Amino acid sequence: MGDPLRVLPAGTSRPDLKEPEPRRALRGRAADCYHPRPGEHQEAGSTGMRVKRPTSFDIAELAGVSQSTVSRALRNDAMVSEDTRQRVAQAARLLNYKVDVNARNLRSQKTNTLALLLYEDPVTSQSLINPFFLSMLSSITKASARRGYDLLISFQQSSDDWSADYAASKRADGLIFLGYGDYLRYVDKISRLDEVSTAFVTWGPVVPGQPGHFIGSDNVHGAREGVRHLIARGRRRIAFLGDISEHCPEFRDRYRGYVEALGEAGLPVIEALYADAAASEEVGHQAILDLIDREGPIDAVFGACDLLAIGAMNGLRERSLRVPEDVAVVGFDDIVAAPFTSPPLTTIRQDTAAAGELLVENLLRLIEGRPIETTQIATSLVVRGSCGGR
Amino acid sequence: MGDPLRVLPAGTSRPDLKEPEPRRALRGRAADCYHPRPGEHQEAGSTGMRVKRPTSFDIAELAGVSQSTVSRALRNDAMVSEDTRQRVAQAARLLNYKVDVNARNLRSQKTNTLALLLYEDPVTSQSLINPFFLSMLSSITKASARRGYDLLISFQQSSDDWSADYAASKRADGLIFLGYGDYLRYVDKISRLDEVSTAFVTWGPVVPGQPGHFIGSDNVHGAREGVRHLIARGRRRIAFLGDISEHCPEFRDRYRGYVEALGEAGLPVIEALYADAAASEEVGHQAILDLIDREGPIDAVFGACDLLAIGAMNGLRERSLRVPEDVAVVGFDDIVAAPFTSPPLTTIRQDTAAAGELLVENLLRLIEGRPIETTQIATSLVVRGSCGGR
DNA sequence: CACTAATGGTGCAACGATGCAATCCGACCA
DNA sequence: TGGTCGGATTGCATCGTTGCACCATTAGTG
Repeated sequence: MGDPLRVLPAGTSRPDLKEPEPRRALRGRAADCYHPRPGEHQEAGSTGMRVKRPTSFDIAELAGVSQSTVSRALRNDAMVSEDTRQRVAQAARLLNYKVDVNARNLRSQKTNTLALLLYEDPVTSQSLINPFFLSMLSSITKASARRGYDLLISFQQSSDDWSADYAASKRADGLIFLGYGDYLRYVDKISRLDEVSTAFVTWGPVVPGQPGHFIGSDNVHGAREGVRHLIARGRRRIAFLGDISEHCPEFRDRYRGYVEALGEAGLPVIEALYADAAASEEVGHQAILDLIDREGPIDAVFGACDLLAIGAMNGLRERSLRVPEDVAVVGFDDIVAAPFTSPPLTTIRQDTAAAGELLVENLLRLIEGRPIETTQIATSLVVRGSCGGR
Repeated sequence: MGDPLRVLPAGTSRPDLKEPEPRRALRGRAADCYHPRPGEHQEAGSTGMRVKRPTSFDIAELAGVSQSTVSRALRNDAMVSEDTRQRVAQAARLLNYKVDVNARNLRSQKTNTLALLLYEDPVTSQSLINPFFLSMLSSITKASARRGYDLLISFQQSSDDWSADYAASKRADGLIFLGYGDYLRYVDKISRLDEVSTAFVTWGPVVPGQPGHFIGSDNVHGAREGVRHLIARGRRRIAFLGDISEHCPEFRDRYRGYVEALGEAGLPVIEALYADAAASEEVGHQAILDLIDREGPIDAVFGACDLLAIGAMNGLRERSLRVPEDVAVVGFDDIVAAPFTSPPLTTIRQDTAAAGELLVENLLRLIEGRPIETTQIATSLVVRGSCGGR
């Protein structure tokens, strides 16, 4: 292999020999890039003949540099002169070159992808009925896009068990868990995840004694503020709608806020004014009917989420109770529809944009080994018509 | 580095050296699988020391077969004896082996991933305000999961231009376009896509003269049925709410259905009863107020989507008009909230489950080069309270 | 003027699977 | 007994990048 070099006379001819196909020896295929290779299957898919995609070799050849340099130039690595970078960029544009992410991922052991795992409500088997999650989904998508990460989305059926596989098979660099529903099973999976030492974050309140990084709104504070507002407007018999079982720790925290606000004001917590209710309009509707029929008049409702509050408003209307004159209503979330109910819904707003941002930010911190700083999102009271003015 | 070999006497010791680790020569790393390699960075991420993942080599060694056989066994390829398959499966389980999808994708030139591209409303810069799309998203996710495909999701900002890159960089095998909004720009992108010969499907009515595979509901038929229903209930002055510009060909088709139904019944199409309205509750609300104030009494509203119909109902209530006694209302979509409005909304149901299924099915057909058969989803009238009973 | 240092670039070996040609091994048949 | 047939398996090249060790050139320094 060293032979030709040794045989040649010292001077002129060496550069000549190399000139015509300097890089061919490397892999012996740089040249046949624009027409399909002879032996290969020339057509694939429905579209008939498909031209071979250019690789970094082709760019290298066209730009007159080595393939490694192409790689570094396109990734804006250091150690490439501006001139070369330009030439490479232009060659890439010319051939319409796009890196093969699979090759890149394989080599770099990084996917630049996050996986969003959405838990499905085991009862309704509907996921994301709650528009709140839609907001979250949207903001998470944007947050990860902004950081140059792709987002894989997966609705987890409660039966399957492959949440960890996304990371294990190197499909994603990190995982985001999102969803109400079967919280316990979900926590169970998370703990298994931890064994695999996979980066992940979870939307929801901290579950004590569980591993993992929880990020959520300040539910206690938010609910307290909402109930305070009702009390300040003179309401005394305030119903609470929402499932506060262990399945739904967020609602549980909101109930704590409700209790605290009552306590502050020296009002009793009347057990009977609590109604267990899963997060849906329908359930809220029914729950408030039952509660009224059972317990008699109330003058306010605090819904653990907007859907429940909206359902309650519909139920109240059915009993010819006026909102807010007879019964004031406050919700939680500030879903997109909240301003458009009639009357418009007063609610505790969760800042989904900030939440998505923080989930992604913290996940990336975990991935990169940087420390996490914030884990809580502030809520804010949004006063509209349903709570009895201003 | 070669030194030790050269120093050895010729005879006995060399074969000895080779025997104990027959596969080591192949890549020289099968053995050091369970502890991190000496020179390598032993910790990554926040979790500290990370153990090297097992590869198919390790499985091969443990199962006593070749690496190729492992691959075939795990993919349930033919030509593997049941016995070997078992051994391999067990070895894989034992080492907690997971294929590296990047390696697989690179080699097989297939990603087993679909990309869902959602268009963002350029006006509100909110995506997916409409719960209808949420339903679609959910069903698409499920449909692709059912077929073993992952789903990459991306909200396309109207400014960027990289829709095609998902396929071009081999991130996804096919593309699904979904979204209202900037339909024209979107079609423009699609045509560019076609040049790249990428498999893709689009949710929406066929745009004549445009390439691509459009899949959608039978909007004309659905709307016609809805309006017929109103006419059959004695309504005559029926308003139409919805933007029928070229941006929104779906609404345009629904308007056609509206016109046809009126025509069938010998009723005039009163231009003034049409109100241009983008798909949102707020807009529907305002539009109906304007229309009533301008044109006087009407006895029915056909909303081009449920959000518009719901907005209209709220507006009517504001003017103290009763639904359905004074004004009957029919929507289009059957979003999750439709049964819970008051009164419950009569609407034309789009079968999102079937739609998601068909989008994915047809996309896979394109990818695999099989012919497409169906492209339309049937709609159905769902009668509830808002249209004046049964 | 030999000497580092810094800069820009090259060449090769991974990364971890899959596809294909080659081989091996009974069994079956003449 | 030799031939051949087909199922099961092996070996190796390959996919298109990136990381790393190394080289060449120029500038700066004692």
